Amino acid sequence: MDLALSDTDTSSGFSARSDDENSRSPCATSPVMKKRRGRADGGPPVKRNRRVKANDRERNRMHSLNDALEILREVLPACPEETKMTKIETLRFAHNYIWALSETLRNADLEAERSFHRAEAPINPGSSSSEAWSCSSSSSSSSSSSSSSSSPVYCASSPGSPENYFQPQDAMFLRAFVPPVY
DNA sequence: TAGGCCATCTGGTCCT
DNA sequence: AGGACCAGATGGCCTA
Repeated sequence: MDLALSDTDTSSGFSARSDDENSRSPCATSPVMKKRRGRADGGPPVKRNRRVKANDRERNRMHSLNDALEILREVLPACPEETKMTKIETLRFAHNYIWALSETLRNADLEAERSFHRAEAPINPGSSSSEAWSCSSSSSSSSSSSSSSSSPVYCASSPGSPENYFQPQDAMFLRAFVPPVY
């Protein structure tokens, strides 16, 4: 009835997912039970029992967080033989990847619109309006506004100029974005 | 050996 | 009351 929450077993609680986590964490030959702090006796049994259950939940919570991170890693473009990204790297990379993709979309839209206007007004090619449009659009698309407007403030420094990131499928290149973001 | 990364434990706080 | 979330502490493993 007590789920065998004896002191040892408890926090060792072992928990669902020993398999996955074992392979993942270098220091987990036996899943949990790595360290224990606090009172040696664990305090009053009732309290101790609650603590043990809370530990178990916390462990599972962190495991699910790690699972989500792992799924994120799989979605991100990275070479399989490459060393596994750390947690912080994964998050930063994901952030920059999303940013790069949205920029790519944005530029594609701009380009489509531009070609649409070009096709629409071939009759008076020298019209100032069309030139003004193309000029403004191209300038706004390529440089300052694009990078600064859509990218989050803390990202502004990282991804570099938009002209550079145009190969979102290039894992190595995108990975170069990783370090500087905050 | 120092530093980075990680898993776990723990107590506090907030929410249901 | 109990669960979820969080941040600090601790210690193990790995690499430069």
